[in-house]
Amino acid sequence: MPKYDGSLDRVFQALADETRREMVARLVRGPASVSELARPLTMSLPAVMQHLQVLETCGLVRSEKAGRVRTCHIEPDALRAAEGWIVAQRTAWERRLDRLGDYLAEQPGITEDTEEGTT
Amino acid sequence: MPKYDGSLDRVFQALADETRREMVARLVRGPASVSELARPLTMSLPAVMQHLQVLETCGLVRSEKAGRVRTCHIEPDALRAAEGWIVAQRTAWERRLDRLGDYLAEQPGITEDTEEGTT
DNA sequence: GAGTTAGTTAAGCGAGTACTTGACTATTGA
DNA sequence: TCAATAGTCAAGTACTCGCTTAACTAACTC
Repeated sequence: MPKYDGSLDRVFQALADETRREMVARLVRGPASVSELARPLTMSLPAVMQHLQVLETCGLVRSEKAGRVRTCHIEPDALRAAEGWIVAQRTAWERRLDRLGDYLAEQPGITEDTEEGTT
Repeated sequence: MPKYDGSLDRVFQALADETRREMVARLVRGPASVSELARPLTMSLPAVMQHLQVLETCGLVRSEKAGRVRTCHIEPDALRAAEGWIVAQRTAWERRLDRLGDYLAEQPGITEDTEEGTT
């Protein structure tokens, strides 16, 4: 049982929190310890730890402990997975728009978004 | 630091649910009525309505009612906002990797990921 | 070896989610 | 006009989230 999960559910859920987005925005500029991550945040250390745990569980962040300090890095693959899903949807939508445009161009006098509707 | 407004919270939160992702994946291929959206799903209609409401609140979906049927469309801007945030992070990370690569190339004999650490 | 620093664990709490069922309102078509 | 269709509203429930405080452990520092 690996600690990360990588499911899109969890990745998006992780990104749905401003604090956690700030944490990844910080880690994207380089590794940081837990207290470095906590410093700009207005909450208790245990709260930060919990956010960190969410980020680790979904695979966005990895960390290891050396001595008494735990150093955290981002793990860009999880980010790419989320990006990939969104891009797939957006491009599907754009392709459809193109097809619709082509179709309308062939139909003189039509301006409205006349839709099909799959039933 | 919170450069992007709070609606990113809502968009990511909306995408953090498989059912809702299926709904946007369906709408990306063209408009659909509420019951069309509900048909492949294994839950009650009111539940689907609640998901739809989440999608509308965060701006991912728009809908209007004609007669007794409500037709839903995706609204790609919200999708692009989420994509934009992720892309910004990923590219920041890649830029940093490049700089690190350049730096290491100038330091003969270094192979390890020797980090700074913003203490 | 005493105190400080860095992190961890556990319990608890209020708010929010993801559903459900049941009752109800329009619209449409025979 | 009446029944079926399409959607809506309200309330209830079980579960999860984001946070807190308090108590604790494991390095380092002096």
